[in-house]
Amino acid sequence: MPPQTRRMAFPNVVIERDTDSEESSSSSDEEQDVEEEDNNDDLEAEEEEEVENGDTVEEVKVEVSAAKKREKAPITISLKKVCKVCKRTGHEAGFKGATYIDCPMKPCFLCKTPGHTTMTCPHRIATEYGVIPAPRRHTHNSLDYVFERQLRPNIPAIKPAFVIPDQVNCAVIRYHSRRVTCLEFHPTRNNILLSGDKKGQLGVWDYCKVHEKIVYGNIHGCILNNMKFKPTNDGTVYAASSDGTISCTDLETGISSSLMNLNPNGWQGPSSWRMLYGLDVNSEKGVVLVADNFGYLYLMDIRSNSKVGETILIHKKGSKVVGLHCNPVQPDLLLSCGNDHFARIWDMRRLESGSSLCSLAHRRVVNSAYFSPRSGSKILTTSQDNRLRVWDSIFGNLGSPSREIVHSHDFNRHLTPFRAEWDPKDPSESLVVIGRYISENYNGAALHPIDFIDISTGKLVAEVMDPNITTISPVNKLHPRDDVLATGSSRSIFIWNPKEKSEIVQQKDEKKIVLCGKAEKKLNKKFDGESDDSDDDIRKIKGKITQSRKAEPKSSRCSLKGKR
DNA sequence: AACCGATGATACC
DNA sequence: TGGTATCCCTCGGT
Repeated sequence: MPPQTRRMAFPNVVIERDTDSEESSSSSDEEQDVEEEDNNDDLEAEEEEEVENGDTVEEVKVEVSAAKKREKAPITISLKKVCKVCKRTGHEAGFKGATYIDCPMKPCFLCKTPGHTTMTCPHRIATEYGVIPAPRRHTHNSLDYVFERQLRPNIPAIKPAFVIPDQVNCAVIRYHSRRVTCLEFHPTRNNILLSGDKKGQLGVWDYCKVHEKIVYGNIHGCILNNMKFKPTNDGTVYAASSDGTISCTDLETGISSSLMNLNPNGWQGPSSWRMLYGLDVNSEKGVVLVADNFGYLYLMDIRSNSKVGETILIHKKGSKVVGLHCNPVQPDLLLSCGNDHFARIWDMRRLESGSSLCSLAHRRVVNSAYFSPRSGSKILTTSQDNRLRVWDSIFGNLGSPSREIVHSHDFNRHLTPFRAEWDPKDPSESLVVIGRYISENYNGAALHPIDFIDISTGKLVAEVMDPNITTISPVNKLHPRDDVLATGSSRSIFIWNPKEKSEIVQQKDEKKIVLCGKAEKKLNKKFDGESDDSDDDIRKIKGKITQSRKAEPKSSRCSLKGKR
């Protein structure tokens, strides 16, 4: 039966929109509605669905009058504004301009505690509030003291001033065709940045010669999860991918060989397809370590490209091992983390299932776990429970973290998981960078800053943002020697310098923003005839980008006492 | 401007 | 233990 015929026979429908004045007692109405809907016949139910499809923001309620049994009786439909999160009336969640209003019925989006929203969250207002102080327990044994004495001289007592790269110096907009998943600075060539993406492509970019950028597309079939340079040849990089292979790529030629393929028989269904996530290189032992989505660790010999030892279950069977990190000082120590909510410390000399030296419990998935870059004696983890965890000494009591720092870095399946990264230049091993999930209203623009946190206190040292970065920046890396921050935000890559330095660079050749692929074509089309938009005419293009934005803060900012 | 879709962790059965 | 509904400040496309 065609719908028109049905509608013809249907009683008159009166649509009633509620005004801004909200009815406070809607619960009794709702109950009534439900009862009545239950009594409705099929036709009425279908009609309701049709109207709902036409407007998803406003919930449709069908109120049938007492005389509804007669087919031609009038029906009143009221379109009441409901919260898109909890579907209740009386409030609305979502953006009001550039400010996001949380649903009050849900736990706080930042700290996950019920009873308040992000707006009133104590962790947002006082940035140190979420820090749980380190319990001062003394459970060292004599061996610990020996180790600690060896390591302690590396850590100066006085913290130097932090240098924050807070100005975008250059960028490639839409560098990748899918979102960026990882970044890696070249270990010796200062201006070379490597980037991996969700498609499995590998970018090589000389950000001082902004236009010298390459994307190698034939290395992996899907997500490039982690990469690391070969210690004996810094023109070569290893990468672990969800296609189940480890690649070894020459950066000059892009020629890649496969060290390992966990899916030699191709796709046999999701229950058997193995993906590689965690990857690190242990140069002392000459092995590449990788871990898969079923909880297993694999070791490959660098020289022979052959597998070393047995495959070892290091996390809960069937769970993803997302991170591996070798201790920079003690080559025998390995740190792993994964979806079983644990980070684990292992002794490389005795790698067996269940033989971890320590299991660090988390409340949610652990996105990353890193030893500190200089002494290797601290541990920093990023967990999906919106908390950074710090263990001040691996030789101390590891039963509970020294500090938990509440920070917005929620999991979202459409985003690369956030990972807090150490500043390798900070001798005090306390400066850490991590992107922020929740936005802040900056002069009418909702921007997601990148946070610098002092993990020894939990303080937010700086939040940096740029009006050209409107997307969340989950991937960040600090340069091993220079005061440079690299950011992967969606498909774009940004290079930041400290303000003073940026200005010197920019005086010479202005801020360089390069557009790639469709972004470039689109912009050229939009402003066709105005100029030829050659690659060198970056300033004009940049101007056009900012012109085409609705709301725009005046310049990129770095505030020292922002909210988190 | 309003959809659409991709597709990860998790709670619950 | 496995299948599925739900989560719901994404992003880029049409």
